[in-house]
Amino acid sequence: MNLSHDIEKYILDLLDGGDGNFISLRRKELAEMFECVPSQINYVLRSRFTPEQGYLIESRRGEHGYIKIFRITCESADEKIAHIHDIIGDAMNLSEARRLLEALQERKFITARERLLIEVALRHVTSEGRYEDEYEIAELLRNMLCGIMG
Amino acid sequence: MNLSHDIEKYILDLLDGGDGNFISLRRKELAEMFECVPSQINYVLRSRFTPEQGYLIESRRGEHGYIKIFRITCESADEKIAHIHDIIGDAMNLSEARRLLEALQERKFITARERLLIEVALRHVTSEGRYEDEYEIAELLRNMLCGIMG
DNA sequence: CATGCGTTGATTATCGTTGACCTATAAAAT
DNA sequence: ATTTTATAGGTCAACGATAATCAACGCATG
Repeated sequence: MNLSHDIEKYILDLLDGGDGNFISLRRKELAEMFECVPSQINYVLRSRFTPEQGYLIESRRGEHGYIKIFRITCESADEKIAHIHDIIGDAMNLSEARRLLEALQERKFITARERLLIEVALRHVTSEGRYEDEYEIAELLRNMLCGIMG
Repeated sequence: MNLSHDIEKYILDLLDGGDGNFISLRRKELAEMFECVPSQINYVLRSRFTPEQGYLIESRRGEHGYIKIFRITCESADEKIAHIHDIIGDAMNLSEARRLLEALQERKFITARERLLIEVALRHVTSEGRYEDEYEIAELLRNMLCGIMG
């Protein structure tokens, strides 16, 4: 399809083939392999391996520099993501959000601590003079849940 | 991997092997052991044995000089919360925040999923035209981390 | 023909290493 | 008691090797 797509596929294959839940890369080497500028790798990571999509990136510069890509979500289930989108919709108020979180914890999809983290984040974006924006609540909730439930 | 990494491992082994929560060393001896410049030791301490990574350094110059490295142990929830307050302070930028989360996961204060949830929340409050507010980042981090430690 | 994704490269920032120079402490000399 | 000396650790800047950022440009798609 295009370069970014190929690099994405290559990284996904590495993740699937590896024995752990992360891989380690040299940005420079990968760029040489795909005959592109190194910053192209950053673009792929920024657009396709975000926390919202279930990935965490760690990197170091200098000699022996590296980029590590962690896959947090075990099963890559598009249906699950679609399901979360369905449940949340594009707007949700705080009470609805809290009920959803309670239900998710009840069904063991999230832990008590994870539920607490999400509630704190929701409280943060709806406090301090900010009005309760049901679209923002839905977006944040979707991003957080999709990230860990994939 | 590299020299700094080897020195780090050596110090960690000493800490694990010792009977207390600290060790004492001579900078010069360690430098001789690793055949490097003494200031290399300072670099390792500055980059890998910081409070956010769970360590405190105490040293003395002159004859009978030494460097002591203390491992911060947070037994109770209250200690954890106080410690987190200390290392976050009242302002933090995004890179610092991410480094902190990496360290906290390494120290088993949070899980990978929890780290991801926090990263998503941080991205949310710093995106979409919002400027990066270091006070808001610190506040959100404190609220989320203290929330689940309590 | 505008919008947004993808591509590129110039510039900036960070990591690990090294060494020159600075400061503090204890013991010895006076 | 004060000064001197030896001995320890601290700070900082420079360097080479990476990686990150940012803005301009290309190109396809609606």
